[in-house]
Amino acid sequence: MAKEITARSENYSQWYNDIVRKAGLADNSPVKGCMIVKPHGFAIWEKMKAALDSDFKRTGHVNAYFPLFIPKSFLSKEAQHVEGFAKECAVVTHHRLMNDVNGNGVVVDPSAKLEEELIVRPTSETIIWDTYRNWIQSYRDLPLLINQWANVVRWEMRTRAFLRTTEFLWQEGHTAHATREEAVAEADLIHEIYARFAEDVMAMPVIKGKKTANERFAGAEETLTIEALMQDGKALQAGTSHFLGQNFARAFDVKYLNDSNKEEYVWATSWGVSTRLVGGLIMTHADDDGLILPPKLAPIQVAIIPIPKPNDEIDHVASKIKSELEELDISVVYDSDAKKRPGFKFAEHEMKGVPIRIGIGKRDLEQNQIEIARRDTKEKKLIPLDKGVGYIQNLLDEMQSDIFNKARTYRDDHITMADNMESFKEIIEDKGGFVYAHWDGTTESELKIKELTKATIRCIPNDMDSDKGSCILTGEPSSKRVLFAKAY
RNA sequence: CGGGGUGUAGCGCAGUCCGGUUAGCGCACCUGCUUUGGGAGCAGGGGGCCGCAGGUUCGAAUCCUGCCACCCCGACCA
Repeated sequence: MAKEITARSENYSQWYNDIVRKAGLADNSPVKGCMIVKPHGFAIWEKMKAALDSDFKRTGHVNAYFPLFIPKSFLSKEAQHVEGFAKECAVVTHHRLMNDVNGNGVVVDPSAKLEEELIVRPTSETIIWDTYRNWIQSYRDLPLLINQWANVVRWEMRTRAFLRTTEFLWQEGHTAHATREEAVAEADLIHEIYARFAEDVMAMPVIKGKKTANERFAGAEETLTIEALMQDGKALQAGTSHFLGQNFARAFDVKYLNDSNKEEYVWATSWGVSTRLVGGLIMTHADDDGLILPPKLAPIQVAIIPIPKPNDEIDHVASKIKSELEELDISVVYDSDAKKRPGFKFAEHEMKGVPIRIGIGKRDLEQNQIEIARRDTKEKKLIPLDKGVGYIQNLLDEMQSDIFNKARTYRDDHITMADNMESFKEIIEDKGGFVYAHWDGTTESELKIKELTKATIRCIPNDMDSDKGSCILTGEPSSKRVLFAKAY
């Protein structure tokens, strides 16, 4: 089984689904578009959560939890917000079932209709700002820096495991500040945390920038984004941080008294990353043999495999290595299942993306050595027994940066400049990837380019030098290139 | 909602055009023996409302009618 993972050139989406299934990350759920996250997939998400959560806490944020259900009327309080989400909301209309009088099983009890329908949260700004009204009275209550780990539901038309599921897990931060400057700084801070997390932990290179007005979060004044490039040449929006201005404070009437006893609206941010990152991880690193996990996110970093099967001597050596590695906070599994053959275990751990495999066999032990194989390059080395632990410790660090560098090289090789519509179109269609091009700054041009090429403006990059040119569509002057790509 | 496609065992599929014993293959599963340094071999075994409902026929997975479901490509989107 499992040998038939298809080449990704043929059909990327099929290849992706194969990896998800064969690496044991997720299953389809009986409800279309939802996803059953399997233990391995969830363990990766938990590693992500732990890393992000410690960053949030380090920067003064605390966790809380707000309700899954939002009264329908809340959604309509911020005009742009409702427009952005209304089309994809699950709505609860009743609270009771009953047996059908005609014996057709269970039906909705019409007498249990809710007076006001409830929305299953697509995001929590509304219910949180409704709450903040009561929590915030004075400048002494600010800043309020709250995050929640939660599930949300967006009834998308087309779904894809991890990348776009009907229900997904995420964290959403919602902060309130006394001044515009403070809120802007908060949005920047989180933007930076996301970018560092993506690059240092996920080994996924990203481009930081601002969204255009058209791509901005519903209700935001500014949306900051990190954009990653997947192996099929499409971009993935990996995390966004929004400066909300005073929009939600006004909509939910959240005011505070400043230190001169004057009433003012508070300034807000919101920000989130989701299980979509697991999809990004797959599409950044996986190869035809399965998942490749950066060591920092691998639930199991080292798998020890007895060859051909466990015996007293191998058990002894394995458990010694295991405990030495565990003392260094390296997670290890000794795969001592005697019913499976070594070749099967090799393939299985490779599919799951375990970074390092140790093979221990009689032949090795006679020469006082072990075989150490790395998942990313498939390279195998025989290492003296007493050097194994140190070697592995170094190798994990080396792999973390090698995996990042490989992804970055791929990304950089797929960044192209385009100076006119013709070459822009050609690059987007043939080569894919990121394309830097001039744009006149209008939503009309942005939409027209999308219509013509399917490419969207991923962001207005932060670290792009000004470079005078003219819009590839209209020829109007432009002072800076923006980042285009086809996107997930 | 438009355009294409597919429904046969847990998964992947053949068989359907041209109707004919008991519906087949690979993987997975169970039992036994032999194996074990890259997804073991052999033997035996279990598992099917052939998507659903009608119809044609001596006989339907196969032909006809209707329905349903799912997948892919668009519109939508983290």
